[in-house]
Amino acid sequence: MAVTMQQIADAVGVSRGTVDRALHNRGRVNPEVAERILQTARDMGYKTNIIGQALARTKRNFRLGIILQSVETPTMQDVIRGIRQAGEELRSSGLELDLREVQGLDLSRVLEEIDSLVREGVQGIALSPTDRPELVDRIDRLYNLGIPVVTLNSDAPSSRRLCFVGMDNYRAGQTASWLACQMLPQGGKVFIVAGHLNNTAHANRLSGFLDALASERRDNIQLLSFQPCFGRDDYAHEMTQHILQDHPDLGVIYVTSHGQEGVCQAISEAGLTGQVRVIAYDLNEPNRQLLENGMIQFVIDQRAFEQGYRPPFLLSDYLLYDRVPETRQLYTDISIRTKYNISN
Amino acid sequence: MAVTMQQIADAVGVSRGTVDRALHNRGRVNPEVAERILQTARDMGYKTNIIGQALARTKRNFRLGIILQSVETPTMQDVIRGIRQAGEELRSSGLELDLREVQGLDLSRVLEEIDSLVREGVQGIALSPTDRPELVDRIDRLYNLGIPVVTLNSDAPSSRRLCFVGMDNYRAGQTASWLACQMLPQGGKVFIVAGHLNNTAHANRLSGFLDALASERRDNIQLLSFQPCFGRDDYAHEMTQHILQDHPDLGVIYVTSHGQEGVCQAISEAGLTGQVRVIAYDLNEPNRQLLENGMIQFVIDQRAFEQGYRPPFLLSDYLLYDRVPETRQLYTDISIRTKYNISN
DNA sequence: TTGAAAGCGATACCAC
DNA sequence: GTGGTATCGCTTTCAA
Repeated sequence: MAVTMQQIADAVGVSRGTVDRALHNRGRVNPEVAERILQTARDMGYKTNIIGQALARTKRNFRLGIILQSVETPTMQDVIRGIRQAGEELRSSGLELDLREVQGLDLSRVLEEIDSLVREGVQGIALSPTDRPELVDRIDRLYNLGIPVVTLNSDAPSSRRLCFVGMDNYRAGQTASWLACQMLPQGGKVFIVAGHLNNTAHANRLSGFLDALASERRDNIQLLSFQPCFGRDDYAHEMTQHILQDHPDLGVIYVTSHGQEGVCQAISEAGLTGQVRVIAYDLNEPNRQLLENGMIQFVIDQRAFEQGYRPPFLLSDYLLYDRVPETRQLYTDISIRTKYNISN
Repeated sequence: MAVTMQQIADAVGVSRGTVDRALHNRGRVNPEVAERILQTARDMGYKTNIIGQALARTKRNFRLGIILQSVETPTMQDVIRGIRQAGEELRSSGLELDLREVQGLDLSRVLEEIDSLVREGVQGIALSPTDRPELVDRIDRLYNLGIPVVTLNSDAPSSRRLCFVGMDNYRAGQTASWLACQMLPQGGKVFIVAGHLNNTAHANRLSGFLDALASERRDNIQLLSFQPCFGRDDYAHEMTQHILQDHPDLGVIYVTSHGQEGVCQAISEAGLTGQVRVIAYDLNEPNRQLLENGMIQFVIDQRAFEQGYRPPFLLSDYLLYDRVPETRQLYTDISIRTKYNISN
């Protein structure tokens, strides 16, 4: 059996209480005694028993608030599943989660929910923000109140958030670029269907793609001019129809956010399935189908479940055990899915 | 706060001991009372507090044995890291891990270590087996002794093991095939560098590849005749040299196990880097380098760390909480790595 | 068949 | 500064 605090106490000839205070330097202990305790703890190879610690700390009772935007999207539904899972697992530790779901992007709703959660006395908040000054301000105010904030899925990097959990969209874009390059050994034409241009995530997926293409020096790959489709399948459909008319020899279409269903439909209608190949984002149900049917060749997934699952744990680690995340951005895996490795 | 056994006891008017026995049907409780307890537990929404449970169960003390073969390989080193990590985390639960490292494949050593562990009284064993009758027999004998066995990395499917943690090599082969197909839109030549033909894992990576190629009906892809390289880089090097002489227009080389360093060297010497592209297995240090240098285009990783990390938890769940894994094979993620998404 | 009580390991409060 | 003790939720043993 592992070493306990009691054993250290016995060895040094003090009480557990003193050992506890020394080990966690809570003060109120004679420096010499503390030194002796620390030394014997090291000698005996003491490591805190996290289960005992966890149990003792359930006495403190915590409430965490979570605010999600765009909950109507499949991705956010996966995030929610992750949150619920975390909620169940953390209930044992005396944590309670309060989830607020916001349809679409709605800054004022988010601000309201923050205030509401604070009024109800939550000790930590996780949210999917937009990087707007008002929200950044509010996060900083929460920081001053001693309420840690974790951003998820999207970030507010200029704020005093504890950390961010989500995809490194720039690297995801680079990865997509690599896939496109590998798909076009003899070169060819690439069409990009962009999302909202003012959305940071989509913009990063785009610039990562372009930068990697440039640094791979693939000048036999031709980029066709592109417009954003604003995540709308009907726009994407129409854009693709036109592009296919002008360029029936198109090689790859890169969809930086939504719109892949419209794209695939247009390809299918033109009888070019498998010929014109598609790289898209997020392994959700519709995309699973499109992968299996051979309409999409690669999906880059951002691990939405994990984006919901981790933040509550980060907050509880911070609040219960004073543990700060190692990095201020915890990037989820950039996971490449094909029809043959769909499941995780 | 969540409902506790004490609260149920108070509500029903019995003691916690009785509630405990009823909830976990340990017997020795009046059926009617038991029924009443179960009912109120449901009504009050009781869920067992795993922390309390875990703490109470640390009184029982368990030892688990782990036997790994081919520990000299980078993959197994990752497995070992996973095991050590699990060991640290489980020490709190009163679990102790006893790791036995075997160089190369050595059936008799494995059998010896099993016996040695049993003599020393371990309650569960994890091992990387070869599917040989003697070992299968031994695993079945352990089963009869009530000692659960988890296989990892490689499997012994015909044995009475509790479950297997590792890659679905057939699907990994299919995935590799898909990558090769996507890399050769106009068709081209594929050369396969196989490992040991009598190794199930390698054989499955091969047949998955061939089957997927067939089912994708890519008859413009030509498979060159191949020999095994037995995981030796010098053989792989020579084979590749010859193939490149005969087929300078070679498109893709698929390396089913080791040998990729020899392959890459030959490609590099022929000045065909990036021209002749490589799909290989396992994200270890050498392969990371080769990815970054553009010598290998895709690595399919089997999550070796996880293969070490999970089995001790599976055994402890089984022994401490009577939880049986949902499936008899827990396949690790088939993870596709490129130079741009190397880190997990 | 049931209850009471002693742990598991750590924390925190209250006396001294 | 320090020790004693109640407590967290559950398991397990021992009497009754």
